[in-house]
Amino acid sequence: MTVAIRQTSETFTPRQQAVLTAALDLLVEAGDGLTMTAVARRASCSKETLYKWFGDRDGLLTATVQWQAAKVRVPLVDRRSLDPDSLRASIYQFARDLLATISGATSVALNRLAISHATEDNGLGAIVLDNGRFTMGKRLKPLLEAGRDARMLRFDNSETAFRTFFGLVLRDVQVRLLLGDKLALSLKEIEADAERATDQFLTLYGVPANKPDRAQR
Amino acid sequence: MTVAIRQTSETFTPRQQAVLTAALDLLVEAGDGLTMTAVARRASCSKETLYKWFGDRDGLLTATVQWQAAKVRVPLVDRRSLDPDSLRASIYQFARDLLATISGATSVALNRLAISHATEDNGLGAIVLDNGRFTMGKRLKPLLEAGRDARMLRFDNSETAFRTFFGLVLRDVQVRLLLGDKLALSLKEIEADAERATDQFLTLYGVPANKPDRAQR
DNA sequence: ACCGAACCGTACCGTACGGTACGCATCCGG
DNA sequence: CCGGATGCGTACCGTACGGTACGGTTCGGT
Repeated sequence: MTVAIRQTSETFTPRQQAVLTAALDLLVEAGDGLTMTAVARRASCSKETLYKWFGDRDGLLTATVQWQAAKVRVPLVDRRSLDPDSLRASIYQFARDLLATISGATSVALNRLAISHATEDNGLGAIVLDNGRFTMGKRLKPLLEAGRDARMLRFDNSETAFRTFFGLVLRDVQVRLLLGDKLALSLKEIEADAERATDQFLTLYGVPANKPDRAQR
Repeated sequence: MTVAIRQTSETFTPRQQAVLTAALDLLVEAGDGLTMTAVARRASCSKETLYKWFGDRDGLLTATVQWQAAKVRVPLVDRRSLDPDSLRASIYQFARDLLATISGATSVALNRLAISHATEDNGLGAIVLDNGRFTMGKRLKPLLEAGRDARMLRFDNSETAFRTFFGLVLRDVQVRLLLGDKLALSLKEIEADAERATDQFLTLYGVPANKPDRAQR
């Protein structure tokens, strides 16, 4: 009965990572069917080991979520060489990656899990929020602010601007997927959506450049 | 998205509605604590009655969701007298009601429930989607199309336009609430958000009127 | 060669909860 | 006044699953 819940950037042994991978796979395949016995069998380990390593079921879930969250690659943007085209390209790329990530099976499964276990308090929801939504915001904001400094974007509050960006990119996609709607976005559709969202965002927040017509419907 | 939903607009006796109310209250207070025994106790009825009326647990949940969904008042808009101001007012009102509904405790609890029980297939997610997201779309589209016919809006596809509207209004609010983020939108904030979303939507889809400057940040 | 740690597999326990059975009270038509 | 129906309360059953215990095996260190 060790009470050792360490939160920050936990480092897992390869074997432990294999277990977490098994848990994650199981979670994606059958969300609610994630039972300790199932994980143990899938990972070819004993339940006792699971409890030894992760404390209890919640610890295992937390570790799984944290571990996966750490793997999410949020696009870093370098803010040198910032001209209107590169700004647009960076925003577009960010939108594309964001949409691809969120619409992925792993993200959906993870968010379902966190939402299921969200009766106020609770760490899972907070972890997912921190590593998903809020990390995204932290990553994009510097770009937005660089764009503002360069007089290519106009907004008062980068947080607000990001939230609008978030809405323009994801729209109803995330909640529909969470609710079981089969959407199956192809890469083409994702790219088209990202393009549209980028255009719309620049229409709302961009400073009209020399070439005036960027109006987008 | 459809697949006919059985028992449309089922009619419940007052006693049954009382039971459903109890179930809903219980769901809002303690989402995962919704047990048949708890519902029976809260509603002062016997479990046997629950099973007799609703078949099984899933039937009770389905009935609860359907019943609540039927109560959602989606703003109807009358499309006579459509001038730019009334169009804006109608859109604004719709945005306000949408945001208020979605950010309400009942909606959050219901969506959590449906998402929890969403391993593909499953009726709950479909019911919530149909009565939430899709009904909203069906209600707003006529207004949008009326606006287009009156040359005050411009878009190719009303579905796409609505999805953007949806994103602009809700942004990250719904998913944050679902994940347990305490957001507690005040009426003031809701109205301000609805205003902002309306402005942004009209910036993107509105036909520039005589007074040209509607730019909004 | 030996020892202990780590860990696998499996059997086991306790509990929570979905679902069922039954006894009793109330109400209503004849 | 009576018999059936409806429904409340409670006790009960079966199962699934979280958590624990234990014997057997592998392996690294000495």
